[in-house]
Amino acid sequence: MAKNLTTRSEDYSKWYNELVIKADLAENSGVRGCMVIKPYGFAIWERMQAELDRMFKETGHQNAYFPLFIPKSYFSKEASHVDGFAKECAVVTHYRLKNDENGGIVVDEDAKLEEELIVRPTSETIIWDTYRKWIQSYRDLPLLINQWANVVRWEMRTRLFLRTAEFLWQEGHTAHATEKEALAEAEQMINVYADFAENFMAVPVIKGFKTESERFAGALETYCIEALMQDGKALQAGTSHFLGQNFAKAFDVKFATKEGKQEHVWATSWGVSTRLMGALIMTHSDDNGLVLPPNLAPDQVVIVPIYRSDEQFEAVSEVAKRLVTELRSKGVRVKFDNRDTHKPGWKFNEYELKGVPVRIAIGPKDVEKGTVEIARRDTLSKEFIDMSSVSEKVIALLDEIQTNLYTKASNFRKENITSVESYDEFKKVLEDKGGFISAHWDGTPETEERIKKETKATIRCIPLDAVEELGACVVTGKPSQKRVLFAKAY
RNA sequence: CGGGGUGUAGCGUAGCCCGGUUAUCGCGCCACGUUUGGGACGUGGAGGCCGCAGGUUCGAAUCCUGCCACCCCGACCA
Repeated sequence: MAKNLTTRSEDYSKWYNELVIKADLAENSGVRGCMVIKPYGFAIWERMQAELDRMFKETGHQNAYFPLFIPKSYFSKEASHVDGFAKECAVVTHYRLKNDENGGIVVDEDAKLEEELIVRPTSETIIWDTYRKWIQSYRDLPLLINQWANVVRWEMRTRLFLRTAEFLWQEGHTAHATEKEALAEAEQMINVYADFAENFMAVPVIKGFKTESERFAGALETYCIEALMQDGKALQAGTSHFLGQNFAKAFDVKFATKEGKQEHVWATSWGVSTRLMGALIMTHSDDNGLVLPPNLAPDQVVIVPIYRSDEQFEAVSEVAKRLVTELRSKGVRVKFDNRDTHKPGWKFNEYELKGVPVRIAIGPKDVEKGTVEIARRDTLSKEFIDMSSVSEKVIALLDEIQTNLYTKASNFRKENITSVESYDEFKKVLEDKGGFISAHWDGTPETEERIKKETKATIRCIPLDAVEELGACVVTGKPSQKRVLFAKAY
């Protein structure tokens, strides 16, 4: 069989890029650092959106939409926030073009904006400016809003899905009457993300806190979920921030309490992006292409007809269509690929490359014997089963594949979390094995920075479930209460 | 923004060092025929501002200069 991709061991970056492009997910657009998401890739993103949106609504949130452009002055209100984003903002300075003497198009210098507009790198500022108008009383709280949007960050180096100049995401922004409630919200949302990652994407994640230096600009606490990719590098898959009263104070958002006092509200923000697509790809895919977990796959099952004559096609189609109806009635997303422009072998390869979890082939022999051939993407195994038990089998199989993918990824991660007791061991494991390194750290930004400089590894998180354990920092030997997770990261 | 690399048909490429007919090959595309249970085969065909702009030369894909884009490694970051 013709190989679809470079093998992962040859060059992981190249393999990833080829996979994204060949599986028809996305491509470089030719516009600086921006990608085109192709229909198939977008269908997967839409599945993510649908499930996340449902989960947000189940936890009491509503969707809204705020402007793409943010006046520059809004940015000067929260100092640490602007420090975090100033270096990577696209700025709109003019509003008109004109023809020049040579018939070309130039920016009309007369059409300069009085105040520049920033293309949002995130929406905290404009949303908090709006919240000031929306919030007056404790009766207006909590305000639980999510926005699905695109944002732009002028990154130096970009990579399909993982770091593009423009990306799609959702950003939740909530306002609460009390600190406790806001903290609970931030924690709730990191749990929602973890639930989504593990149960829909079949991507095991570690929930934790970011260290001060890795925290979101303007946040008092950043919760995150960290996943481990097949090349041993970590990927931050989602974050949820407790913002304290920083934004409320910067944008003067106050409410009247029951007692009639004026107080600043407490805030959170949380987001996941198209980066999740990168996590999905790098967690499950193999050298035959993408592998999609059934809960997320736009098509869970594809039916490929096999035939020579028109009569055979008719006979096979009839069986296939009945099966489609039956599976759909049971909530299975199924596609019957009746194109006569491609041959079965070609289709088999295409759906393998695209990661469709279950493939059913029906040919004349099957029609005769009352069977179908059923193949699963995760193990690449095939079997013939009786027509009468197909839908039952498919439903069980989808469940099994979902579980299998999670288990596989989870075992891989388990094998790649290494506890180390010394800095030498730390460096050796990082070099030879990669993955997460669980180690004691003295809690200082200086040590964190030193490790980053010397090894390229960063503290991915302080796990929420870290056990209290007295130890000594691997670098300085100073006392430490618990282990943190280090890794090289995307 | 620093260091390295690459730009030749939709994709992948040969040719470049050492300038010289009509720019090589594979995949894909189109037509016809035979095929169709793991990317079919045959025959014929279409498709190129050789990244862009200058320069050197009788002559440039090839040499020189500038620019642009992309990739990899840093710094920055979801």
